[in-house]
Amino acid sequence: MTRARGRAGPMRPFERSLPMQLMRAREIVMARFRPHLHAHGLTDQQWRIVRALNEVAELDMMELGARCCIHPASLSRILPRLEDEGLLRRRTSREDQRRVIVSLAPRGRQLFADVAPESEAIYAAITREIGTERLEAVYAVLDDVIRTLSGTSPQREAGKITGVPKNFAAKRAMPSAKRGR
Amino acid sequence: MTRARGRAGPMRPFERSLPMQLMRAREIVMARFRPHLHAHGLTDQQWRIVRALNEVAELDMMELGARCCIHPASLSRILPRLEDEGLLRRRTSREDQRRVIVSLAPRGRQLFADVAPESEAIYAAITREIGTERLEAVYAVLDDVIRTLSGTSPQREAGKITGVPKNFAAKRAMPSAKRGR
DNA sequence: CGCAGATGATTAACATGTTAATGGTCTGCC
DNA sequence: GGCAGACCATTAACATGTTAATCATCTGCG
Repeated sequence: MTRARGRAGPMRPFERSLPMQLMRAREIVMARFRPHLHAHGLTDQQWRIVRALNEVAELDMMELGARCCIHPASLSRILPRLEDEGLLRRRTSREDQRRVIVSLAPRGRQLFADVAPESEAIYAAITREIGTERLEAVYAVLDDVIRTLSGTSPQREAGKITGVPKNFAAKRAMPSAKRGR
Repeated sequence: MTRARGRAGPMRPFERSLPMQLMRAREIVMARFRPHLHAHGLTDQQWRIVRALNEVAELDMMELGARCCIHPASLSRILPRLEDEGLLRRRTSREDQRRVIVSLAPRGRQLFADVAPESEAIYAAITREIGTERLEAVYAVLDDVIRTLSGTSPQREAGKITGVPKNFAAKRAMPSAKRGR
């Protein structure tokens, strides 16, 4: 490598990129779960949805998207498929006809019951490797980052999940200069 | 919420999922950069590639993929476009005709020069908000996770990047039970 | 030398991420 | 009551993630 390490360069080296490190960490962790999920025909996202729904009776799409970090547009494609497979049910809210309420169907509960144990086992293995204390440190640090960067102003009103779907603030990237495509 | 907090439930609540927290953190951080990148017509990935290439004279695809955390298959689609736009050049390695060597074209260097300053400014703002010390703690913790979970055996030989592309270990998810699609 | 197996890039096929546009529904306000 | 603007879900269009298959090249070994 042609570049020294310290705080010298005009731009910190690529390796010291926070998004990159977060991505690497996530990929390495997910690598432990993916084979298991795929063995059950589930993508990461589908499992997040099943898992989120399993914790409650039902959820509207906005909440589901917020909890799973899945964009509404993506949900609109994923949910119909899962419904066709009999894993979940969708209905329109009576009070607000715009909203779609989603709930896990028996078959979805069963799938969760089938997948969860091994999933927990994998998580337990990861906990063993990293160590409970250090893992707690990881959560603390991540919560910290999330809390600090969530909206310049304090958000987090009652019940609101902080994670925020994809880019609820990034929006409006400007039609902009497309480098002449 | 119908579930208590402690270590009680049959499965830890969704919020305490390491991959989820890593994803949330990453999304929140990226949200700060995306508008800027999009204003220059760049996707996250394209910027990672430009940035990685700017640090060196040239790289073969494998290395580039490893450093940017982009799957070779994705690179095969992204690179031709960037080449068409005159941002980079590709050539076949003389020593090994299988390998493709990529390097930044003048126009790519210029793009980097245009984008980097504001990008660094955004990073500086994030550093201010989180605080230098806490940010160092974040890196330390993430490096720790990455190192610990990188292959059960210690990797990280000379020069090797640890991050590992997408799933270099997750592979072979079994053709498997597709839930009868 | 020559071949079998390993390796690197590409491509295809499908799933999701991302943005913008569309259409139905609701809400506040006149 | 009725309308304008906000809100939610869906869809389209494009970019990327992900896996498997394919093709070319290379390497080790007989």
